[in-house]
Amino acid sequence: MLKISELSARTGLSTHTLRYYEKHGLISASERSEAGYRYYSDTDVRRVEFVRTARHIGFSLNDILDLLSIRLDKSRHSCQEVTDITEAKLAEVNARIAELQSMRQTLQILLDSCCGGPESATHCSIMEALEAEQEAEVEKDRRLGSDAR
Amino acid sequence: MLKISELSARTGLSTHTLRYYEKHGLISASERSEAGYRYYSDTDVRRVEFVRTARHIGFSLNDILDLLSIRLDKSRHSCQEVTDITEAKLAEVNARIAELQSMRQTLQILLDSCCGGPESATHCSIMEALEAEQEAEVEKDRRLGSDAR
DNA sequence: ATAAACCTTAGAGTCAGGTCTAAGGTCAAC
DNA sequence: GTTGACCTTAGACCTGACTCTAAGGTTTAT
Ligand SMILES: [Zn+2]
Ligand SMILES: [Zn+2]
Ligand SMILES: [Zn+2]
Ligand SMILES: [Zn+2]
Repeated sequence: MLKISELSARTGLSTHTLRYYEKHGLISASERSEAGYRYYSDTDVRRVEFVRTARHIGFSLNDILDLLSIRLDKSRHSCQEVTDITEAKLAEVNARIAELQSMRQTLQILLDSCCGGPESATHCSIMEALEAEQEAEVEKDRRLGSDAR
Repeated sequence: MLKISELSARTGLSTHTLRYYEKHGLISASERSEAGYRYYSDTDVRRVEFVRTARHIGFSLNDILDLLSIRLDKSRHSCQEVTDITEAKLAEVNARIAELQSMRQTLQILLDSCCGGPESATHCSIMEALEAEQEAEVEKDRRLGSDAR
């Protein structure tokens, strides 16, 4: 049986975070001392490590709640339920990557258009692009060949 | 001179957001009626549109504060200051993309390993990977050939 | 003159995932 | 038998960018 600070040392999660996870139903300590001290069994520890691993991969705490309820009784759940959660996460990640790649493209075009030199920004094409209505997007489309889409 | 709801209609930013931007020093109305109603001049409108365009590209409100102070007196600022901000943003975006791509890779490996079928999750390799200490990462490294890095 | 549609402010709430504090109780070692 | 390290709780605070509410004041059209 580990005390919370020992579990913290072992998992790398702060005691604050462990209590936070408990409050949100992700983990628990199977025993408490008379004074209320949390004591974690091996089973508790494995659950915490499951949460930490899932969190590290990028699952949200809500995703992890779903995964944990499957974990609690695997025989009553299917592989498909697991892949559904995983695929939903992958779709989120892909959507976010696409947004960021669009941002990157725009930023790169802006950088390519600016001299970046030490002289006055009165002629700066980045500033001009930000002034102009949707100009950056238009320029981006032109460069990428929007009609090839 | 536009009233706030007219500016809202024109820019697509809510009146709440416009007031929020004002409170944070991004924009302002150059006139107020006796009762305190905001009235926006063409110059004000262009500033709001600048903010909206920069926001749309992905700059944070703090980035935009910096860009606005350059915009206010371009002759006292250089192209380099502008590219510094833009490059910093690009670096942030690239870092975030790298994180997400790592997540994507892990999720894809998990999905590849699981049958995704309707039978019991007792044998589910995704669940196993989440149970096992760092196993997913190890598997990922193996597949990608970590020694080739 | 009155109703609808607008405007004002300060301040609270939202999301996620923590992070920290205050005020106090407990336990081990010396 | 007391120091110091640990533990407990409820609840406040943080980031960022909004979003909304309450309670009231103004404008415009009829
Ligand atoms: Zn230049
Ligand atoms: Zn420039
Ligand atoms: Zn299966
Ligand atoms: Zn499976």
